[in-house]
Amino acid sequence: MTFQNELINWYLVNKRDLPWRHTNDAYTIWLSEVILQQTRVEQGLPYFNKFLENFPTVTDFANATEAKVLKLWQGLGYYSRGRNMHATAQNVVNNYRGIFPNLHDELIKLKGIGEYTAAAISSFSSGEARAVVDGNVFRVLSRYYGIDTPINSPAGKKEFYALANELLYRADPALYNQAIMEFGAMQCKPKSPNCTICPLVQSCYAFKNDKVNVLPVKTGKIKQKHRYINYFVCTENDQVLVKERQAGDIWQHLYDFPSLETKESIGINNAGFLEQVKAVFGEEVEVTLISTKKHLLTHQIIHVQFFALKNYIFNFKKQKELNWVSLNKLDELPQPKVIHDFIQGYFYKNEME
DNA sequence: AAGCCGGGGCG
DNA sequence: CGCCCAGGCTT
Repeated sequence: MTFQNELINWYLVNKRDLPWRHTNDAYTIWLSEVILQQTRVEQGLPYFNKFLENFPTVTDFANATEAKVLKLWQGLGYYSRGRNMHATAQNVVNNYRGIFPNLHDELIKLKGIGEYTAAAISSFSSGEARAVVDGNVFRVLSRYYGIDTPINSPAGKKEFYALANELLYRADPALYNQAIMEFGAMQCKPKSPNCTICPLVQSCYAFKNDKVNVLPVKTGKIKQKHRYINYFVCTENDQVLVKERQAGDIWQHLYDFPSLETKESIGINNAGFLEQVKAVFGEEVEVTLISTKKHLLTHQIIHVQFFALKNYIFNFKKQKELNWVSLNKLDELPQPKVIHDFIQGYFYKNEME
């Protein structure tokens, strides 16, 4: 039996029942595909349901505020996906009569849709013959055919795309694309795949040559940078001072608090730090540490400290991104997870118990 | 070509 | 702790 038929047969027996597999609506598939970028199915599934419920059509999506979109996206990470989706929804309403494109060459023009997502939406929605190449496909092809070209190099991308399109089962591209991705996710897993029950084991290069654990090859390693962000929680009656994060850094357009970033770990008894705090909040300011947290991102290790302030003064006019928000509206704002967790524990502790 | 962008799960 | 996840955008 062919490689393609083995995969499809395996898929028909072992596939999970996932909601986006019951439709060929391009908008719905777009929702699922963008949510699932760099995201596990189990993590993305509740977000897919939430978005479809809040935005049944692309017009509903386009008419929402960006803050609403980011609030629904909160906790999922890579927030530019949400902002790009919002822009694309408005683009589709304005320039495509609200009809979501389902052909590769149109899809690839849209913000937030790259080669993978254009192939996925077009094949699943219109049946167009475009091979998907995601992390699963890289892994399956690399192991089965023994390809050690780094998957994160341009040469690797080219090579794997060429092979994937050559292998594409043209009688049913959508079925084959689903099959190879599901096979990668469930059977040919990154860690400890169960090769003894694999239908392709007899012809698998990696298994034959004991290279399952070294394929696929990926070059370079991510350098993580340490950052030390000190947040100041200013409250006034039932109001709290929040800050909208701007472009050029993490968590763009999400909300946190006014802060001072330092080069290294400091405490409030650090003279230089206290000096900086007084420069911003006045000589009379009283600072007390509330809590500390280490927050991990792909490229950054963020050491976060939360401080409560009393007797502070502040020049608001210099900081247009700052706003007072009442506590009962605070949870409507999109927040990074580390901020959301802090707020839940600090302001809404009683409601949690 | 390399860097940047989150958060979670698993060995 | 390191790696990976239905990647894409910017420089």
